[in-house]
Amino acid sequence: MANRSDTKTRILDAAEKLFAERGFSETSLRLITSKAEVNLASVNYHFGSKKELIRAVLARYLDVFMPVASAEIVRLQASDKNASLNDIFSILVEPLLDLNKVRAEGTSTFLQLLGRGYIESQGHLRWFITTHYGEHLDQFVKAVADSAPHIPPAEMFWRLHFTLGTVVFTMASADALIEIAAADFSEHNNIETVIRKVIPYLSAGVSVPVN
Amino acid sequence: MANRSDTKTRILDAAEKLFAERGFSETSLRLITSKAEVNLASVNYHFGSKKELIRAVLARYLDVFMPVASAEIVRLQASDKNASLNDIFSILVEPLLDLNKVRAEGTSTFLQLLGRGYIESQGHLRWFITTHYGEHLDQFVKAVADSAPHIPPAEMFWRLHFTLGTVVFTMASADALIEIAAADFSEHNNIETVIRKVIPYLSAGVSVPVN
DNA sequence: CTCTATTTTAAACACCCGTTTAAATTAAAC
DNA sequence: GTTTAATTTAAACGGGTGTTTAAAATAGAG
Repeated sequence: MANRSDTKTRILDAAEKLFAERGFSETSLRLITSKAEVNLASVNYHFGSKKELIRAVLARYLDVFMPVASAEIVRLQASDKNASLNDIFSILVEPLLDLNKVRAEGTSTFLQLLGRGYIESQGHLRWFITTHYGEHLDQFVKAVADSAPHIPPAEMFWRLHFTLGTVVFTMASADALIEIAAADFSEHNNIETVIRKVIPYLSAGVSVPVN
Repeated sequence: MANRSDTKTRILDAAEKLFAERGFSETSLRLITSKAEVNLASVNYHFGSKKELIRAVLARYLDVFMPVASAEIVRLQASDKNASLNDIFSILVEPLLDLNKVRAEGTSTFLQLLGRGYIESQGHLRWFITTHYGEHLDQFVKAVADSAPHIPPAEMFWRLHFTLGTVVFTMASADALIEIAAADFSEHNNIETVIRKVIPYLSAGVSVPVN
């Protein structure tokens, strides 16, 4: 067996950067392989298809993030039965920032990929995420619902999707927004400060009494 | 001069439907012209390019919506100097729903197009909207800021973008969400009920006190 | 009716895409 | 060192894209 990891990793590293920056369908395999300095055909050799490469890029982050986030929520619920929405959202910040230890710019890249993933390609990515990480997602949804018991389940469904939209859109365009905020308000943000800004916004929206 | 309007309108009608459903880059000119039952080359003849067609599709709605929405906000601010955020967001509902009088499914189509527009094609659409409708947008931003004077401008910048994300993402995937809500909660929504659900969420998030 | 300008049409152009093939190369096993 | 398996490579395949061209058809003006 030859040195399998190197080419594969080079492809994943180049792909995740380009996918996060430009989106999946706007990033061609030829661009990825030229940045990675590997042959075009090696993507299909190692991953089978572009779709599977996309899934592999996301899985590399989700496999790290999801179990940690899940464990943190379990821990929070065990230690504080009346955890607030702010507490629940906030407990995800550290696992998110820890992705910077996995790879440089890991947090920002992961969140942007997640945004792109939900915005583009209705089919296979949603399916991939819900079937592979559904239990973790359910647990998160349940934790949020328990923290806002005055919101009926159907209303909570909508509010969680509003929340998803806020996060996904903000993260997908975070780089541009951070630049504009710096130019217009001399306010120098990074992904962490943006995450900390969005949490109160989300908590307030999710928990606002219905009528 | 020949019957110029028919082909042009057929293209716009087919294009806006397909763009709203599938996004801009996922919709080919060949698909549009076959649905519109016109020749492929007529798009370039009447609009110049695909980009200009996209702008024309959006302009047809924005030209109706923006002046009306603007006038309503002026009217509200004149009649009630202490209009709440809910009031401001709510005053946009009627102009939005009036788009159903312009064309069938007008409201839903317009909002989905707006969502697609902000998600895709970073460059030309943002530029087009801000340069052509910038005054109306500024007025709206100012009205919101006046209604939440306790939020500093830089913070308001971020919250308005969170809001944009919520709206854009929700509207771009509204059809799918309405279906899921019907299946999972036997709750039968349409674009109007979704708009009315999202407004309190947005108002709460935008006005929540910082720290 | 005739002439001119506008519009429609079929065809081709030039380019980019993901994927496949088969040969060349490299690494591992014996 | 030879054989076998894994990997890399260059090239081509088949298909889709937006756009352009030049001829045909249509409509309006004199």
